[in-house]
Amino acid sequence: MQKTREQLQTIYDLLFERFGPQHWWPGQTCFEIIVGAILTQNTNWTNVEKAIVNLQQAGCLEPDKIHEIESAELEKLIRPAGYFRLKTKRLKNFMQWLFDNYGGDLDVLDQIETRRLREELLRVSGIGPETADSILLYAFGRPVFVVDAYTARVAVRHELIEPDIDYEQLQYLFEANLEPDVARFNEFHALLVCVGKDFCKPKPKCAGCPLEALPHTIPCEYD
DNA sequence: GACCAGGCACATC
DNA sequence: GATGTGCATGGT
Repeated sequence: MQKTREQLQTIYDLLFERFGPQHWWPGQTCFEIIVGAILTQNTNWTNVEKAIVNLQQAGCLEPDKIHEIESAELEKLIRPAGYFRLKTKRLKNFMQWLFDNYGGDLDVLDQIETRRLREELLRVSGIGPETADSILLYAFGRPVFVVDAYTARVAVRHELIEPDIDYEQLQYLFEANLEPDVARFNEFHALLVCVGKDFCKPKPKCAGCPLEALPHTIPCEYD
């Protein structure tokens, strides 16, 4: 266990040294972060940004606007983010839940205890573990570690976990070995996305990777 | 043209 | 319970 803590610390230090502070989440308001978390599912962030700009320009970046807008209109606005029919349903599902239970007021959500809020978010169709945890950490500042495909790749490649681990186990690896520090969780996840974008892809590119010197088992096609 | 992107729900075995 | 598939745009 002590070794795992040291490995995580080393990974964090190397990534921070290379990439610096990431200032996540790239969104202005709590609501914008929630919308972004849904729109970025399996989607490049640059595409999400286009959709968010469309929503801003249409004056739709507020819960009641998304709740009331026609689905066909919402589809047009978020089209650049891909899966636009699916994500329109997911945004509508979230708003339905928010208005049915909390009067559309995000400040009320902020009063809910973290574990219960997570369970409630997961009951909304279209919000899975990663989206729920992104909302908890980045929109509501709760000490929840967000894991994603990049996190899994880095952890597997550097022998922290077995390949067939599930989401909750991977999350536990980080939460059990790090202090529950919101700022640190924020930065660590963002840094893992950084190294994932540049190096820890399905076809890994390890040459020049800040983690290249650490033990890793997966062969790198471009080395 | 192929591959990839900050998942998730649902069908099928 | 594990595995496969649909969802869609845009950048490299």
